Order: sequence, then C-alpha cells, then structure tokens
Amino acid sequence: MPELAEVEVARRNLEAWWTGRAAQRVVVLDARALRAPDDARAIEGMQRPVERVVRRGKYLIVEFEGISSWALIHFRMTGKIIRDQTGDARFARVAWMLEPDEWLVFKDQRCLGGVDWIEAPRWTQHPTFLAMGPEPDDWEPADVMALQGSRATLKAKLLDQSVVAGIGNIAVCEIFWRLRVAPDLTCAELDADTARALVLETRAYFNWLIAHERGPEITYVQEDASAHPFSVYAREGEPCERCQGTIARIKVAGRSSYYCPVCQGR
DNA sequence: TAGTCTGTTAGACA
DNA sequence: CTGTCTAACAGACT
Repeated sequence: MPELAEVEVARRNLEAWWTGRAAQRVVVLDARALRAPDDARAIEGMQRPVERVVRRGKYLIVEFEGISSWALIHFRMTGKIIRDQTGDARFARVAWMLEPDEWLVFKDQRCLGGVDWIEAPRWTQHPTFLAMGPEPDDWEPADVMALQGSRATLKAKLLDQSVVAGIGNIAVCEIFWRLRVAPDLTCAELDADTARALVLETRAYFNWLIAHERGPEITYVQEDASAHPFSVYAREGEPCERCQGTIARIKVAGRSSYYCPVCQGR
C-alpha cells in the first residue's frame, strides 16, 4: 500500500483490529519478510498486546505493551495487510493469529516489503525517521520555496522522502493535475502561489483519498485497472475529465508521469 | 518478448 | 556537491 493514504487506511484498520489484543501465534511464512536482530525475540515480542499503531510517512510502527521494541512495517510496491480466517493466504509472508479463525496477514506478492523489528529506546531515533521530512500536515509553503535553489524537477523532490513524507508517484501525478502544473516543472520555476497551492492540495488530496479508500482492504491499480479513483494516473489515451484533452504519459524523474497536455501546460 | 509497476537504495556517471 | 540514470530486489501481467 504504497503511499500515505493507503498506509493510513491500513493503520486505522490495524489499530481497530489489534489494539489491546495479543497474538497467540506469529507465523513467518517467508523468512525474507522479517528483518530482526533475533527472529525468536521478535516473534516473542510481537505476541504482546498492541498499545497502538502509528504511521510516519509510508511506514507503520506497531507499539507493544511493556517492551521497548517496535515492528516497522513497509509495504513497498505490493504489500498489504488483511484480516482473514486463516494465516496462509496467497503471498502471505507474516501472519499474526489473534484467534484460531482470526488472523492478521501481511501479504506481499513481490516480497520487497517486510517487517523490521527494532530494539531501541525510541523508534523516532531510528535513522529512517531521523532522515524523513515532515508529514504533509506539518509541511509549509516556505519549505517548498526553499527548494527553489535546486536544479532538480519538482517531482524528483516530492518523491524524496527526506523532503516531505508519504508522497509517491501516483500522488505527484494527481496533485499536479489538480494544480494544472506541468509534470516536468523545475524547482527554479516555483513561485509563492504554486508553493502555497501545492501544500494545500497535497493535504486535500490525501484527505480525500483516505476517505475514499476507507475499508478493510485496498485494491491496487494493477489488481483492477477498471475501478481506480485516479483522474490521470494509468489513464493514458483517455479524455481529461476537465478539458477533453487526451491524457499523455512521459517519464520524469525516472517514473511515468500521466498528465493532460492541454490544461497542464506552462 | 520486452516493458511495466502506488518503493527504496546503491553505484555509475556528468 | 547535485542531480540523473540504472540495476537490484521479485513476480505477475501485457
């Protein structure tokens, strides 16, 4: 569940399913998915009751009662967590059994994501989070204007999690379309109005998507291309819903950028 | 078949 | 030092 909105929906689900409850068993179906200094210790720790589940950027942090260790979950490209009656769904990598017929399952077709078990006084001091930029809610137009001195494209900066946390390739496409901004806009071309609009639209976009995707499981574009909620992403050749231009695709910052050449000009 | 993918990182290069 | 590109991770789909 690659971007901020999908991870936030997963956070709300996990917190509702898991808080105050202890897994009776933890099953690691694919050893690559658990990265811990000591697997047995991690599995034992993950059987404690859950205190809460926090999201930071595209990470979930599961906090357990009475222990100074944390499970960091990252979905990368194809990961997701479901609640199921068994622990052996297709692509299941790690499963937590709350009851014999109630399992939380980390599924990941490509197995690029996983669960990191870290043992430290505070998860916030982990290098991953020390290097992470602000959440969109804490991000300010001045932060965007500070990018102006860079020679990079704005897209490259927005995909950089040390600049702002949680934005991915789809969000960039959708937000640029909403702002009527060209996909290859450079940081040097930024102005104060664009910076302010970018911050507000990023927050609005994620809030809208969280509300839209709320539910026990999120379907990714590649799983069902016909039913996704995006205006330009994966819509090459379709008409722009705003101006009847035709959605095009180019590569920017090494990733596909979908955009409307008519209403997203300079 | 070769290209593609809502992510991230390392290394080569300009 | 900055930025861009590619490969790698791995599997399925077109």
